[in-house]
Amino acid sequence: MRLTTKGRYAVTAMLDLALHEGKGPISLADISERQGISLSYLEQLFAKLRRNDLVHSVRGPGGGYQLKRERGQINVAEVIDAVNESVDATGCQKSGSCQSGEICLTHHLWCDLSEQIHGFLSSISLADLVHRNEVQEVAERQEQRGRVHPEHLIVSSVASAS
Amino acid sequence: MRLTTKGRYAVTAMLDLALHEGKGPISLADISERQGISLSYLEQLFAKLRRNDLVHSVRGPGGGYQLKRERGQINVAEVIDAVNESVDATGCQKSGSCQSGEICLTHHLWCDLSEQIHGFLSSISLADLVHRNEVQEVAERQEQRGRVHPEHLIVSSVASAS
DNA sequence: TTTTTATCCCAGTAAAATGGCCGGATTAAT
DNA sequence: ATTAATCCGGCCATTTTACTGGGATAAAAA
Repeated sequence: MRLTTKGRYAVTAMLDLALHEGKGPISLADISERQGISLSYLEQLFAKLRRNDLVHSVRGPGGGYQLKRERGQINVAEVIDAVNESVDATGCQKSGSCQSGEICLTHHLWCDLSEQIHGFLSSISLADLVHRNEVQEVAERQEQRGRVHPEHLIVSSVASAS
Repeated sequence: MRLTTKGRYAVTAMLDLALHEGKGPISLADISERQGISLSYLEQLFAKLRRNDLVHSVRGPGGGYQLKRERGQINVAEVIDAVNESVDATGCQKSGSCQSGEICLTHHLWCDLSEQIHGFLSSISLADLVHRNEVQEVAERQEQRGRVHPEHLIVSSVASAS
């Protein structure tokens, strides 16, 4: 089992989509800027999210991504599963052939742990996260930064002037 | 957060020690054979386990390792922590500086998850595992294999004859 | 006292995963 | 036609994983 930046990025990006639901498609460039995730890495993640029917894409100008289901119907576990190949803690994918074909000493422990983690993460939907106070606060901070400091525009005009 | 073979091996090896408690020091060679883990890899893991005061070593012939505390006083979480640098699911070690010094959108989610996992794993002691039926069954199988098939002895005598 | 059995310790390493860059193709709105 | 976006493939540096090997040290047994 691994829960690294990959899964964390995926959930963060999906939550960003959930926060901006109803505003039409959201581009990866927007998510990249707000969440500080590289654009090309986002592309890879969203390829997997799309294959797993979690998002739906619109190409061309004004395009981007939208949640395929409403945000109450998407839970954190399936987002991580989509990019990570599952939150399984066993080494044998629960097959029980951990030690040269037979079951290892700690097999059941890892099965229990997997169930525990999956139970926890699948009980939390994107809608649940959206309604959290801390998430709302961080989201507002990110919105303001986007409006008040369009630095990249200034920088690019300066750059073209020099 | 990562739970890979490393942490699984460490817990399996510690459980092996717990199962053979009271029989004097257990050598890593024995554990290696019973649990199918490479000897030199076990050495590395036990160096960390020793540094974290989980085992105590006896050098020389007849030597090996023993649990430093009784098996009811050692839980799974600290074993994994000892070899793995913690079961923390956040990317910022809970410091809250996930996104260029500030808190990221999903910070609290990963904190909650970490707490969930740690709570679960720290509630399970080696003694709890020893008393499980499935563990007892696997342990018996491993004992029998050791007694009935000393293949390595036969093979080495054949090898020296050829 | 020599040999053997074990822990110690350090260095290296192949393979995989991570996190990302780049170039170009395709689609569609302006 | 241009532009803005998704798509798609390959490439790449770095880190981690899981393991090998060599040798030093300690202590029991010969």
